[in-house]
Amino acid sequence: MATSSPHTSTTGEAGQRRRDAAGTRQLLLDAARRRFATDGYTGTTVRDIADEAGVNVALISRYFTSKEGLFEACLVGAVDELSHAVDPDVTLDRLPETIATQLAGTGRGGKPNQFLLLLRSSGDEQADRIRRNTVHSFAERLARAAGWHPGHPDADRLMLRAQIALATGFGIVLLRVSTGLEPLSSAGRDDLVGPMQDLVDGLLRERDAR
Amino acid sequence: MATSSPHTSTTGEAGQRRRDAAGTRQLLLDAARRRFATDGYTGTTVRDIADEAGVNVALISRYFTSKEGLFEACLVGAVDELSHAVDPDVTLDRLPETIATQLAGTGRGGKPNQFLLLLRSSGDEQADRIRRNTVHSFAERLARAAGWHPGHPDADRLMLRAQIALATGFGIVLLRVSTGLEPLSSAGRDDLVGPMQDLVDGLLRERDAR
DNA sequence: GCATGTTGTAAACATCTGCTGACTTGGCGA
DNA sequence: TCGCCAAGTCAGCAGATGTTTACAACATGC
Repeated sequence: MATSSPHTSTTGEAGQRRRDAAGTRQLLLDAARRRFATDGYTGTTVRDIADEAGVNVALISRYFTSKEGLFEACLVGAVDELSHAVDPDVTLDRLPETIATQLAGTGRGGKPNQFLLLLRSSGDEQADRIRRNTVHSFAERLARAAGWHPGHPDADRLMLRAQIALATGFGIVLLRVSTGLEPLSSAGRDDLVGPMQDLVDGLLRERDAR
Repeated sequence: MATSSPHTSTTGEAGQRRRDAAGTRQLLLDAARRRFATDGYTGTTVRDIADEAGVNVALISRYFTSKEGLFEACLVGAVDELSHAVDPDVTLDRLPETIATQLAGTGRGGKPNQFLLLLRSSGDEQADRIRRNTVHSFAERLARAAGWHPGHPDADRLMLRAQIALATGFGIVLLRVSTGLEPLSSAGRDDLVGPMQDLVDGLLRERDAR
């Protein structure tokens, strides 16, 4: 969120400039990220996005070349935000609360839905590469917290488990937005920390390897 | 595509009747389930489905009224199959292998992708209700295995954990088809059983509650 | 053989969708 | 004040998409 709460601009509001390229560009980005995350790429039309942003459709092509260009811009924006939101060198001890914190706020239209963008494919090759790389990078962070490193004797086993833990995160976000499953959908950070603690302990905590 | 499989009926094959309503209906159902699961509802066109089934587009409307009708038919079919595939009264001990078995075979186009149908929304109210109910039912099976029952003192806590376990399953399937993340995507039943064992133990095994 | 209902085909329809090009409007410096 | 250019609007095109309609091919009962 760049400014205070830049959404809902239909026409000239109080401190809003009426013609602001960077501003409307951001409006489009915000609306698109919400839409793409909830409805997927093909489920979202450029007119939907423009309407939600309160902006003319043609400006999408002007600022982002195409719908795919806009999607890719959304993706890199979300990736950037998410990357900064989670410590690349998390420890196993702090992992549960980190995951819980990221997942919370996903009641209906929270920011963490941006995680969903990583699961939404546009069919575009370049965007898909970004998606894949990002997911891979997150899995590696989890694995590293569990003691994984490139030459680890049990590297594959650890990485698999880290990816399963990551899958849990994605699954939770997805269930929350796709079905309104309770009590999962209403669970807040504090409700999630406990289960996540036990999940991390069971899945990633090192014991005598099997 | 589908060379080995029994589909691809274009004209009179060996034991294939040339005009078989029930047969082409099934061809459409199979093709649609594959497509809807992998590409989502809006990402799939009726012409895609018809082509993959080797059948004329108009027959979709004839046999299923509409695209949404076809989607709903796919959903009830998948729900029926999946419901029969997993024991409603699983024990906690057998849960890990059950989950692993269901998840395996999801390399690229396996049957378990049908799980994905439960996460694909068509926007149709009735279809969404089916999805929600089915997911809820599966969560309840997991919860029951963990000792949950309607009047349990810690009912919510247990149900939340069961739903998180279910989310893990969905997340794994999704990561496998959406990103080709390795080693998760190539992991077979035997690779998954171990992690699932530890996950179930950590997440659902009863201890002194908290 | 012929009439009849079923199965499959082809074309067209109305609408939606992404995108473009010509145009208008607003802000700003000279 | 005026001219200029960026920012925004509008209408429309070309193709895709879900659906319908009219028609042909086939199988079956008489």
